[in-house]
Amino acid sequence: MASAKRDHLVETALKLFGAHGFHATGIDRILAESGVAKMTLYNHFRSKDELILAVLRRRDERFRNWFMRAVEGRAKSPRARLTAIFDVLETWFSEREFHGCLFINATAEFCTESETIRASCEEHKGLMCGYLRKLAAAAGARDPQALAEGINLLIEGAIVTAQCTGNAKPAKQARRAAAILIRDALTAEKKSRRRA
Amino acid sequence: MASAKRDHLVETALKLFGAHGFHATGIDRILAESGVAKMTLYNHFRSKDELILAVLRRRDERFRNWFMRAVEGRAKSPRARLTAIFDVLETWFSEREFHGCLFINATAEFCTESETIRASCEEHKGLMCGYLRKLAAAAGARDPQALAEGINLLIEGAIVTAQCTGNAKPAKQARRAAAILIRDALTAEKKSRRRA
DNA sequence: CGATAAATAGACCGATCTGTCTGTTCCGAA
DNA sequence: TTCGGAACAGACAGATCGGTCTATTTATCG
Repeated sequence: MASAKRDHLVETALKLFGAHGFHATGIDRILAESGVAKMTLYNHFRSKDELILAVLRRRDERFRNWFMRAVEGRAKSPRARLTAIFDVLETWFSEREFHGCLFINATAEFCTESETIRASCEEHKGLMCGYLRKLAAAAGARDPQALAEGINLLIEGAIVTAQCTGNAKPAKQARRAAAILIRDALTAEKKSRRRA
Repeated sequence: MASAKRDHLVETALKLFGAHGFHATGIDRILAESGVAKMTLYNHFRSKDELILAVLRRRDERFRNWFMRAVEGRAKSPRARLTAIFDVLETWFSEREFHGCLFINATAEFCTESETIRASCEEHKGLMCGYLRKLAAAAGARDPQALAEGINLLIEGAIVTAQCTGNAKPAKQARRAAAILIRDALTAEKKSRRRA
């Protein structure tokens, strides 16, 4: 099932889809780059769309794994980990091969066209947000869900802004904003929020 | 110069590029939908890329205009306007024809391929952020630049999350987070931020 | 060794892509 | 009324798209 050829195809497609987009990357280019025969591809995948789904599945698994390990390697306490998230983002944005979030890009290209691809993107985002909620709860946030949602929006915003401007500064901007949200969510006064 | 045919082409392309993406929308489809002859298109635009640039220019102008008017129509004080931003976003996300931010989508498809298109997207984002900075300064924020950046990230994050999940809730999430940032930025204590 | 499955190269298909070209029609202004 | 520019329809070019098919080679394993 997990053929080496299949693996290599997914890996090559992952790189090319990320760098050039999905529609702009033809099957022939993936085959040329990977050195695999066309029939081998269509033996493993029914269509280009199915290859795309396999790529998204692999990316989801790998990215979440890398991200959580990186965050947890940088800080021990849940609260420190919440801000470490943005240091991890900064190193991601600084990679030479950074091309934004593959799921955001896929959503941009397929939101109307392919329901299954859109659902795959939504699932990835949901899993990421779930991790944030876990961290927020462990940190003792007053409203873990709300804090996770706020941090999630900052993350997504930082990703697209970094992609658009081509530099890693949005990670620092997001960290600063996140610090304010975190401090607010962790203040001892559990009663209803102060009106300003 | 501003031919009616040219106008109609840009308008039709704007609609189709937004709904289906740039690569996925062929020239022929734009021509069929607009009822314009091919030679008329290539009389007004050198290439598809040039049409895309014209579409982005029009979208930038129209969107910023609509956005600022909507914000300023909803609230009078600069501070109230900062939060009204997210009510405006919510109505945008709720439109039946909402397909995310055209510039984010263009970045996803052309970031590597076309430097001019990427620059056009960066310019739009810069102008939007400039408007936020103006509002933040007028509201008396301690650090208008920082507040504008934070709000900007929340906006971008809300846009992509709304597009991905297909509902308008991220606008409410972003408003809640923004309220915390705004309150923090407007607190009287001007001295260095409290450690928690 | 021999059998079987997997991978190979590459021709081929019809559709579609961007962009060019021709020849005709329309319409407004001199 | 005549003239000129703009828009028209649509054929056409050359490339590329996703996908199919055949015939051959390679590798694995009893």
